[in-house]
Amino acid sequence: MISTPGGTRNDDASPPAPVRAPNIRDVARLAGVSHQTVSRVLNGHASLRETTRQKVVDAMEELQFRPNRAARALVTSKSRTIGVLASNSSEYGPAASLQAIGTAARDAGYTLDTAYLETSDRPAIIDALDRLVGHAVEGLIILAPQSRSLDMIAELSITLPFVTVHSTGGLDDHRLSVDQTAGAVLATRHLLELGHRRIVHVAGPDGWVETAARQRGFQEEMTAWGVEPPPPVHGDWTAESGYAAGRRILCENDVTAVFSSNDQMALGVLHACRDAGLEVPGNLSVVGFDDIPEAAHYWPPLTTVRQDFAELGRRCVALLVAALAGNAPEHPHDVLPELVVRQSTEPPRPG
Amino acid sequence: MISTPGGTRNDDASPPAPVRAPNIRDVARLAGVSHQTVSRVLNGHASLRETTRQKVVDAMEELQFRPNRAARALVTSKSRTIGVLASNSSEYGPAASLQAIGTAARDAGYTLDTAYLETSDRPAIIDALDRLVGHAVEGLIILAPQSRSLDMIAELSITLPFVTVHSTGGLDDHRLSVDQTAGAVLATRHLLELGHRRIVHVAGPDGWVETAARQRGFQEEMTAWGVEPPPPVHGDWTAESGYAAGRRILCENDVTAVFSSNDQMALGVLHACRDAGLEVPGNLSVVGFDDIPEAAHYWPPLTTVRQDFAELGRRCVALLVAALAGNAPEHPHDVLPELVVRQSTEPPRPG
DNA sequence: GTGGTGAATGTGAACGGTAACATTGCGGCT
DNA sequence: AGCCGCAATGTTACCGTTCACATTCACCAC
Repeated sequence: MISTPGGTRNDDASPPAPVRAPNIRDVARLAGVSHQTVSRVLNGHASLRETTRQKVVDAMEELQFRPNRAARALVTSKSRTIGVLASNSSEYGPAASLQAIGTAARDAGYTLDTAYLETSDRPAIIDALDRLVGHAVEGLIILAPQSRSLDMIAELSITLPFVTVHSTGGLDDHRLSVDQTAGAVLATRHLLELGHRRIVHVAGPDGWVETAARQRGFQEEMTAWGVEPPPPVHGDWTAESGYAAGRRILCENDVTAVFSSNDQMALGVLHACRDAGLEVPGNLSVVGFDDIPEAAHYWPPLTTVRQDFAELGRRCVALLVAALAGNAPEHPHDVLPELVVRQSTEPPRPG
Repeated sequence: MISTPGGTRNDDASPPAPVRAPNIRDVARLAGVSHQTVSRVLNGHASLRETTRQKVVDAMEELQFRPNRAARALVTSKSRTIGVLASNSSEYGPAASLQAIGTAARDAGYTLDTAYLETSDRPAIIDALDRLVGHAVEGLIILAPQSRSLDMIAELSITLPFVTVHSTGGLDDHRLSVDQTAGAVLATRHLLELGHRRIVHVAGPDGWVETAARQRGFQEEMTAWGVEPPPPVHGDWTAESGYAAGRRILCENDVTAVFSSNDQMALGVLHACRDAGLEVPGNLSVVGFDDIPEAAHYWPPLTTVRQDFAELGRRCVALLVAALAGNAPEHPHDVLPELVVRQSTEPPRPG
């Protein structure tokens, strides 16, 4: 005896139903088509009768169907994910870039997988990169500006396309940035043009790409004007370290201007000046870097170099996405920094 | 004629080999076990002879095997991902929390999927939540402090476990925060104890949970001291808006103190004072909120209320992970804010 | 020895999509 | 009429992992 297919049906009193999310076959059944047709609708295939497409769309709507990313990722072996190696600072700049990257990535149909670097030592970087690779990201954006990160990428022989937000001014396909060196030149030239010669540079910590680039810009421009650049005083980007640097600098009483590698440290320098009873810009001119939103409200409002962090983030994504799509990466031109003159600089007092 | 199975072998000159990443069957073959045994090693199954385990581990090592997340997610229908709804501000607070969340999530074996809210209107929130749900996140952390976000969650009938970083002071299982109201009370009381009575509150924008909570704390404490609280002046968290608020406030010349809902706006108020030729704290006392790292270097160093953003982020993750593991969420106790007295406050001048 | 027990391991079938190839139907050309 | 070609759709296999269940084996009690 041959039983009819699908014998028992348990129409009523069915067991508690495991409530599975609908898949393309459920949609197909409801729409009266094959699951492949549903897949074609999903992927915008060309050869589809409009009536069919509509039936499928309606069925999707009715079932509240959502395609399963994991299944798609499994079969295509594409994660549609971009990995970001981020430094663990809560500074304005990185935060602004990160956010812009997140938004741009989303608009391009990518998801971000962000690894925050707790420390910037070797194992931490390796660990973070390893995790990102393990998550099968399709490309990398290096927001962590430690020069080491780049070395690690090379060392781990990571073959993924990647973009770094920071550059030394020399561009290659992988690097994109506000030209930090040019920005530093701008700031330094501004002070030189005002007549300052005894200028000290408060630099960021060693090992950061920005630190090196801005330092170089300072030194180059000083040298170009025939002024011997004094050794930089290093901080760690915080206002606190800028304050410490300021105290140290003010001991040498012939300094007339300071170029700080970021705005927060400049704020610390301003603070140190007040402690020492010095006026800015009367006794000392100060230039910052970044133009964070607060800089205009410091006392005095800070002359600084503006960076467009958001634009930078967006460009990174554009560059990487182009690379992922196999497009020849159009050689990115730098985002240009801009000097914003406020009230913390003026010509040095005679004498 | 029946050919022998696997006839042609193309030993040499084989086609370019699609270089597939090794999977558990490759590992199994090399280790001389079944793929299931490899899976068991991967998942730390108990019944495994140590020698077998070692063989498998060696094989994994040799092949540089990495388990495929998508395949695992597909079959387990667990993404091991936490969704974060973040506001699009580059402020210190959210950035610090976000980073702590990212680190804590990683330590707990979860990945973050962050949706940055470009605007805080309805469609944007719905869109962001929709995307996170579509990405099959297992739980949500709401870093976007708009009250609306919570309404949207309810409205979309999202059944995912979620935690919000912001609270109105009243705790439920979902909310965790520095007690903003208590912080505002602290700040207000400090001014009242110094003898101030004409105190204006510079509040954040409407629709933010923090705005409401801090405003309430201010009003409650003022009322408790028998002082009628004047209507708040609203800003948008930026120093610029604090500056505008300051100018407006200083028109009413009998105000002796300002409590600003965050440090950046307080900075703007300080700026407005200088423009008006007023001294802080001589003519006006100013209290901020957050204690961002720069606050100690403002002029004058700002009295403010400290929030531990990182701790907050960590707790969020702990709470959510516990919920995901099915553990009874231990009722979170609030992170307590702390008054940091610096030099921007003093008793009002007599008269 | 026979059967039971549990540890250690293997087998086959999912999971939800996409790719490759097969099939159908229809209009135009010869 | 017969055939071709293409648009529209269907069929089947496969991606890499886990799950449920089956099998093997050693050991022990009877």
